[in-house]
Amino acid sequence: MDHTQLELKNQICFPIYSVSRLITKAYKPYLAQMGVTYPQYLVLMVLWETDNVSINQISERLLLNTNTLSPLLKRMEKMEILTRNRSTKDERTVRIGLTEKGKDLKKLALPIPDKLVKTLLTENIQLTEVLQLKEMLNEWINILSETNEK
Amino acid sequence: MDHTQLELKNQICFPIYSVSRLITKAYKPYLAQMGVTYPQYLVLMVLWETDNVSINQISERLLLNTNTLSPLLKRMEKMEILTRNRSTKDERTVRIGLTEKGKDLKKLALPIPDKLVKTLLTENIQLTEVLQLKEMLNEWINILSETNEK
DNA sequence: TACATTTGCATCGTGCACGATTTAAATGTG
DNA sequence: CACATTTAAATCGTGCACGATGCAAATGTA
Repeated sequence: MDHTQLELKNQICFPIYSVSRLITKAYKPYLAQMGVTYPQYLVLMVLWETDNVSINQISERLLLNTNTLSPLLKRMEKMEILTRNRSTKDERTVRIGLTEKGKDLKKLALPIPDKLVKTLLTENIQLTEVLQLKEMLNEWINILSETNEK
Repeated sequence: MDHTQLELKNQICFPIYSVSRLITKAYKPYLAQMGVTYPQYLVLMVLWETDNVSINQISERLLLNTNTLSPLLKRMEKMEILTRNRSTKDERTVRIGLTEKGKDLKKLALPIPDKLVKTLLTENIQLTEVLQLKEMLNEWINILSETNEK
């Protein structure tokens, strides 16, 4: 029986898993200046686009469950990056809003994407290829977030 | 100033991060039959290729630090998938070897890659594209694992 | 041989991820 | 209105990841 597909070098999932971790690590020095982690940075990107959203809305955009986000948002509240307020209309929902500090962090974040892209683009990897990769990954997100639904 | 690069949809790192998590989730039902997690499955793939290796060697192949692997391997030892033995030649190194149970798990693993690939290949995503993606990711692994070194 | 340095692994603390369960508010239905 | 169902978050337990630190064995060097 053929076992080559079980070899690490023939896997597609392992490189994705490794690159994901390595990218998070590459972000670390930049994010450390802002005092946030990579998942917290993702939350900030959501809020910089649309402030005052429910936890559910953040959950949908980042594909993270509320049991991941709840404690994460509490930590960010403690850091005075954002506020958590029960909605008066619907007492079940919690609205997340940026503080001034949270809004100001955007200035520090602005140069980050460029720096990361500079690291990832080489003479062997062109921007067009990266954009194509993004397309593929987004399609996979659609496929996988459907198949993962119960 | 241009803020579009901070929008989530323009990020390349976020799709990688999401797809990595979603793939791990997609593996879960298959790996559950083997009683292992995705990182444990990666360790098994290393050992199925080369049995009786040091923790360092596993660390190098999976790009995972020993402080991640040590407790993980202890859990796998408790599950009687592998054994941990201090080398007599060099008392510092711990050699990891598969038990019969660990070797047998390979039979259960053989059909898994095919199933995952079937999920990921659609009319919009061809195998050649996936292979190209893998090339790019492997290049990034080289770049990032260097830049991450101190 | 003394002693500094390196190496391989373990331990500790923090922060995700996520399945499972719980709680309370909102909504649907007879 | 009574009551079942749904929904939004929170809580709990387990397992990664990883920076920092610790430690003992091995190695290098005077």
